[in-house]
Amino acid sequence: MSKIILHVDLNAFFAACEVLRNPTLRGKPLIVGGIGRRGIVSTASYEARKYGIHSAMPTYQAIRLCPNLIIKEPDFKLYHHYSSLFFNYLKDHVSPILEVASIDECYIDATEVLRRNRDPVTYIKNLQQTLLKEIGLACSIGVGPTKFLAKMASNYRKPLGITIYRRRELAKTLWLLPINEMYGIGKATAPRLLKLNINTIGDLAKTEDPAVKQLLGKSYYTFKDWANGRGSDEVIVEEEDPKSIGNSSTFMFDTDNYEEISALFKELSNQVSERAKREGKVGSTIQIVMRYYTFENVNRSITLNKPTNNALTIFYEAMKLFDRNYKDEPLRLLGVTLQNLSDEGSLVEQLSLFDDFSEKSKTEVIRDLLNEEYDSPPFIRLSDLRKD
DNA sequence: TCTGGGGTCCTAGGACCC
DNA sequence: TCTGGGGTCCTAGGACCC
Repeated sequence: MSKIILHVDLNAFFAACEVLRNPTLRGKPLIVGGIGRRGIVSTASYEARKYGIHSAMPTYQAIRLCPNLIIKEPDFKLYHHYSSLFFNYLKDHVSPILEVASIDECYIDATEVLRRNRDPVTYIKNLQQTLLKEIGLACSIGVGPTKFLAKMASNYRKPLGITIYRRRELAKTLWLLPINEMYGIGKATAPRLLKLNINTIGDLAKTEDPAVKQLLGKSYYTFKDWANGRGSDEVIVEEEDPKSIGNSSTFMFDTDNYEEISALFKELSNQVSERAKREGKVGSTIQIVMRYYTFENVNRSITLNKPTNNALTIFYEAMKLFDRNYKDEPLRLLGVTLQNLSDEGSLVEQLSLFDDFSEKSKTEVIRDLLNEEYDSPPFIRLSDLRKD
């Protein structure tokens, strides 16, 4: 028996939150995004979209399109607040079988509610209207037998759309869409599929071309399943447990200045450390990313013997990675990420080493543990970290 | 004045172990 | 009489999504 999955997607969410905080913004062209010279649009209100403004567009371009554009810098505390209200409302009023997909979208297994409802479409329309009235947020709702179909359906009509994708109707609905609109197919893969004569989702659903299989690798089967209505229908209720914690920042102007670069690494390391501590996480791998002025990205990482969330340890390792790998060219962006996360509490378990049959004395074990950790690293002078 | 910042997942090669 | 075949971990790069 098929399930009934809903995908609920908030429309222009960040902009909508700004309007809720300040109702005088309603009906005006508004964006949430960076204000600096390298800022980009994160979310545009529907009024701003009429000017041709869209997300990922440089802010200065948006202003050129609409000189009286209102610009707000992102406030994630505000967005998380409304996001929680939204999820909790759905858990309480539709079903607790809810999977958070991102800050502004989720899947719900609504099989039960809708099966015993005589008029499911009206139920969903009412849900949409109630969310708008009670919380003040507009959403699009997609309905389908799998998560993929529900996701594609919610995307079909915005804002305030309701779309249903039924398996038996795919040939005259989903399959007609261009291949670049398929979830999981981005700007690198779409052109390559077009070259192989895969122009629509239907083409992909039906193809047996080995060249397509070669191009998509393991994902070939996943995508074909999705397109044929055979994808996953498991809505996974779980606490979000981050797999990595990272911060990155773009310089106002590209730079090769060592003081500027190390100062940013220091700041990023502090941010990562603070977030990891707040989440109660430690990580054993420290990764840096260097984006050069050419947009070339270089990642370097190191795995330590012992996980950490100590700011100085992260900074020290980040600088070592940088020194070993930097080619003396202007940088655009730097990033620091902590990976291979585990719970901070599990650090304590390492003390159970004492209970084991170690031939080392306790003092030796303790000494080794201390040596592996940089919790009191050597004092670092910038000059010590320089290559020459 | 082109192009943010937060992530996840996949691939592929090499080291290392048995 | 050239050098098997796994499994796992680490590292680097890239695609994709919101």
